[in-house]
Amino acid sequence: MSSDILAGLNPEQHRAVTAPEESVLILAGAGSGKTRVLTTRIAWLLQENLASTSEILAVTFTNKAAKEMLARLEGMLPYDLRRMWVGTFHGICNRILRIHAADAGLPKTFQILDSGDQLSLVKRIMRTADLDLEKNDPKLFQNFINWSKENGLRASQVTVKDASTLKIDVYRAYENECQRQGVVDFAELLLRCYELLARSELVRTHYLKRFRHILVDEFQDTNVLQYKWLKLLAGEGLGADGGPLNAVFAVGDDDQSIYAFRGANVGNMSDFMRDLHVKETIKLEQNYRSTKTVLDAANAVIDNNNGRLGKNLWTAGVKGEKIVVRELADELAEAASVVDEIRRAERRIGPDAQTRWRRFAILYRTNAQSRALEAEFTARGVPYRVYGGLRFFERAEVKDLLGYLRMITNPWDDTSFMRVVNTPTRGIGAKTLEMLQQTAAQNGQTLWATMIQMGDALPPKLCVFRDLIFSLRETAQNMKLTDAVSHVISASGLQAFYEKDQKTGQDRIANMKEVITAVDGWLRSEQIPEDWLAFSPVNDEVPSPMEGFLTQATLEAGDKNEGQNIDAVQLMTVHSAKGLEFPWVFIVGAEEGIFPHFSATKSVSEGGQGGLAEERRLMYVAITRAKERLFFTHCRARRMYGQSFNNKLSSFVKEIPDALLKMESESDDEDDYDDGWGRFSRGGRWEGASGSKYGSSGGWQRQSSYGDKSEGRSSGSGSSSAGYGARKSFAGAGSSLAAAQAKRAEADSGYKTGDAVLHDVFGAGVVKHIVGSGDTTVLRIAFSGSGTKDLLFKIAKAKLHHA
DNA sequence: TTCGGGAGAGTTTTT
DNA sequence: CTCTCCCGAA
Repeated sequence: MSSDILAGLNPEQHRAVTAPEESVLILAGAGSGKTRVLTTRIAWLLQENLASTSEILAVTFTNKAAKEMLARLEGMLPYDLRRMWVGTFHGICNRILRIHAADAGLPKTFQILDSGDQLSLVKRIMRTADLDLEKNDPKLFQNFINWSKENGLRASQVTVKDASTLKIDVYRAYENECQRQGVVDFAELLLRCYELLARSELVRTHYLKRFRHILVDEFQDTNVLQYKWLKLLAGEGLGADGGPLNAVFAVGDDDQSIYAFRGANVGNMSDFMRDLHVKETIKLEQNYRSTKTVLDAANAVIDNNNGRLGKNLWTAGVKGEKIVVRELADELAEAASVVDEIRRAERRIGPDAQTRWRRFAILYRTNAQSRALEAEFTARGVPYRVYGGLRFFERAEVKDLLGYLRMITNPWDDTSFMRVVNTPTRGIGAKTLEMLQQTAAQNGQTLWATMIQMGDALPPKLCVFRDLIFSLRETAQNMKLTDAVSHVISASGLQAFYEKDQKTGQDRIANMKEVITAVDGWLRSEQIPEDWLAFSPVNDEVPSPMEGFLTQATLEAGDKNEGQNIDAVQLMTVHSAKGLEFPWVFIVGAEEGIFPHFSATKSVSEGGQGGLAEERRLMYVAITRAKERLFFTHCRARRMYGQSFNNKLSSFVKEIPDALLKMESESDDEDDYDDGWGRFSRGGRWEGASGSKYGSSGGWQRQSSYGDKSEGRSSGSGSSSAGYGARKSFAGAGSSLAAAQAKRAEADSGYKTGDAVLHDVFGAGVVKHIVGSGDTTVLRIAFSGSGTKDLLFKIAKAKLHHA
């Protein structure tokens, strides 16, 4: 019976999965089957009847990880898993707080502030207190508040030693204000839940009895508060021999701790062993992902860190090819060389439809580095996808809509009030609002409450707003939620407001409509936990779908994984690459000052443990993403912030044994290769197929500016930002051929070099170059007002006209 | 209310 | 170099 789920596990994995029902620490190296062990452990507990589904709590950091775990379990077991709690720390805490809102001192309609909302609230409080926001950076105050909460400290508990009295005062005012408005920030979810469990024996006992098995993923990323919360749920000291009552199965890798900068405390791993009486730690050291060469490199680098728990990855796999370290002239040549390498490899591998481009990943230390790469990918017609950026529920128009929905649920939420009171514009200016805010501050009331109390004294324009909210509330109450949202989109005036916007209006309205789809999805999946019914038998106490949806929108903020399946080269920061793997990995900017980042190398006092060790772990994460091939690139000169830097090769690369490396610099690069797209020459310069079109003189890539992103990328409602550059279809070199191709491109587009044009967005301009053909024609246009841009004709044509 | 200029900053990121 | 933020003018 259990044999099938245990089949194929190596001895250590088997030992971890079938460990006794006590607290264990699993040290799981990169690519050692961590997620598999975690899910199989749960499956095993259920199959062996050691636990029922309701006795299991599985905690992760990201929604993605939670979803993956649940999906895998559903594939493994024929059980109904609805009684099992699988979620993020924040999601689980939210769930508990919703069930016990009254006990936790929260209104049942409490709303969650995201980081942006939190910052605006902090700013508003600081302005009310007449603080100079120039001298006092609100972001620092926000960080201080979050730092305090993540360390379990209320304003009353922070000592002057930790912060200025000013900061503590603002923190206190912020606490009061959140309480008055019935809103909580992310850190508050955890702190409030922790305090609830600590204070209320009734609540604590319920969950202590319930969750006999707690499983934690990425344990090395837990902060102080999360760890305290876990210990409380584990029933630290309540079990036999002073051990915990419940069993905590913690999986982590100290070498992959890369979030100390946001409060993660690796020390939790050793504290855990002591506090929860862990008898043994199980190390998963067999790597199933990378070649021996890649693994040896990773081990060599991480070996330079002190105070590791100790672990050495090994593989039974092949040795694999050497790691290429390539020196380039500058970041443009770097981008060109990467794209070039990818094109050649892609050609060798052949057009395997599914993973033709997806097998390649480019990892960088900072987001700014994606620029040159994106320009090159666009110009070369290679499909790519950049991770990161705005998520769906963070878009302005979506937040506007959510603001109205939140006003319906909880009108005392000042942040939402301020967001929508004059969006769309209804003539409520700064002066009116200042008056309202002042009155509110004097009376210690929320804006909404103040407005209601003012009655006839309320300025007429605010009356309009007040009545609008009242009417929306009333109408929404008698409607299905999806209809209510639809109604709000039009009745709020948002639709009309955005319809006036020529450029982005239609996209924005489409995004708002997409919210209706999201609500529909939510209604289908929503379920009320049985704990809710146990504690709140009164029907009235059950959460409204609206609250549930708004909560989910804030906690999940939209799926960044959307579009993950498109076949495109993946561009992302090393941080976002954690947990992923790719056949081919390029680590660009392997330079001293970039990776390791200069800010990590300077001060040791700031990060506590010294920033360099974390940078090294970051490099360890980067290297271990590669399955087959790994490339480092570095530049002799790199332009950043408008200056040129001459960085040395990253010291981390120097920590890799020479035997594993193949060093290449452009002067070594004897045999030029030409794939028909141009060549990578001794000079390190990219020389275009024609020798002039994309030559170093043209600066084709350099000119491709930010503005063309919106043109070049699909602008769907999702958060994925896929880019398909011009896919040129011609091959071969030679200037006469190139000239012929240029002609053909001109014929395809109906424009020719020198034409004066008018673009709906960028205004007047002159066509400078045309390349490609058919769907893949790219026009370079010098706009008089917006600079020079490279536009994919297929997309730009709707907005482009002859002048 | 919106636009434009000027100043300042400029790792990494989930919830 | 570019983006963001804030302030002042139309």
